[in-house]
Amino acid sequence: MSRGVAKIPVAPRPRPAEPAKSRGTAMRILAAAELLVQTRGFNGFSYADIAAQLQITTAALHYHFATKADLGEALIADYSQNFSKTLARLDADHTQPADKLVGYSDVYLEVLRAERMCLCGMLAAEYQTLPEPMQHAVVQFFDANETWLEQVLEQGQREGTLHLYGPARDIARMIIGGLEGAMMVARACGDVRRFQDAASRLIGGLTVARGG
Amino acid sequence: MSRGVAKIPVAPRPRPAEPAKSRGTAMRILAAAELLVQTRGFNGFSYADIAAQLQITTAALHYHFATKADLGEALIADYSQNFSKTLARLDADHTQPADKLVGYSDVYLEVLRAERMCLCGMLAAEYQTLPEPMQHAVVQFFDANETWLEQVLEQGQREGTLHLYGPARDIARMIIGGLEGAMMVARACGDVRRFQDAASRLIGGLTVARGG
DNA sequence: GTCTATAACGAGATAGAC
DNA sequence: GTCTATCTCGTTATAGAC
Repeated sequence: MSRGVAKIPVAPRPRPAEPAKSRGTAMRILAAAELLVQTRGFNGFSYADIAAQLQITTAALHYHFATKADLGEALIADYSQNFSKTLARLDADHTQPADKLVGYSDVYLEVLRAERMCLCGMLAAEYQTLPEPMQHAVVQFFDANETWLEQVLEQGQREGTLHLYGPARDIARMIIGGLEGAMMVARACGDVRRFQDAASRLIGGLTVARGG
Repeated sequence: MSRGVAKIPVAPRPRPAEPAKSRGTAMRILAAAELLVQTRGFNGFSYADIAAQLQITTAALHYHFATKADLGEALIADYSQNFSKTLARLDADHTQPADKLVGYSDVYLEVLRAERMCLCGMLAAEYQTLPEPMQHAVVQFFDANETWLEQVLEQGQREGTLHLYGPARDIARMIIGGLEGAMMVARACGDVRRFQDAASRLIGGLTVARGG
């Protein structure tokens, strides 16, 4: 980073500093739509909902995302990217696989506490009604999660800090499905504990020393 | 029950034998709608879809189920009733709690193999967009499942055939969420094994003698 | 109990002005 | 980039004939 001198206007760039308004609007749209999908599902909201919240017209929305399918693709891309960053941060913050797993589970817990579902969990339920590019991106999300979990689990097995009572891949699949499903049920029942109980069994059953 | 004599026509009843056609149509509507919810979700189909499949008009649908919300309520009632019967049959068919659990998991597996999701699992995802009576009925479904599982798990613990590494209620919650979520992910990934792997870890981890 | 016809509305999307 | 205006279509629902 440059030093603490006052910002000096740089020479005109090929791509001028992106018109703050435009790029900002696209991001605001994404944020609003993300919330809507995470709470109501992709089939549970319309451009009008976003427009109302952002105080713009639906025509403006179509300027940024020509079709709802395009918006959907952008949403998954954004969400997946953020999730990847989160996984990387978990790797950086924790050395113990058991801690990584708890951190992973806590990510879901925080989403639930924010009264949201996992974006891709919602889309998985609506899978058959989604345009093909969105379907594909949803599967990629789950694959990435499975791969990450598998590596964490195998690390714990190698180091003897996790007791895997089956193949790492199977347990990874159990954890993903378990957290996704428990979130859905917990929200419906209006009871966050329902998620926490399931999650602690899912993860705690793997730790060597304690019962979770 | 009366003995094996040929049925004798009883005196005219207040409610005459329900007009076969009518009742038959209502049932066909329920069956068609059930499939649609289990594959596309409650927000993923319209009366026109059912009408086309049953070769009747949407007006006829409204005769049997005045509003879509009414249809939705009837769907959950029907589904929950069938599920209860299934649980009762599992109790009747198996004495070993471990076998009941495998049977329970197999129910979900068969639904998935039929290329469907759990009706209430789908509705849980769409929860926030559902009319209140449907929301209430969905929660009841999960409560009933949790109660049944809890009893099975406690039975196994008493008899020493199941090893519960935590409170029965927590494990029941893990199993329900786990099966529901794994189903969703497995369908999206087009890979039934994904469900089977998760389910076998979910259930197999509890059996005392074998690893599942 | 099912039909035709239609009301009433909301959805996604586009054209063209500013 | 955002607007107004508009189009087209799908959706739930009703009225009234048969």
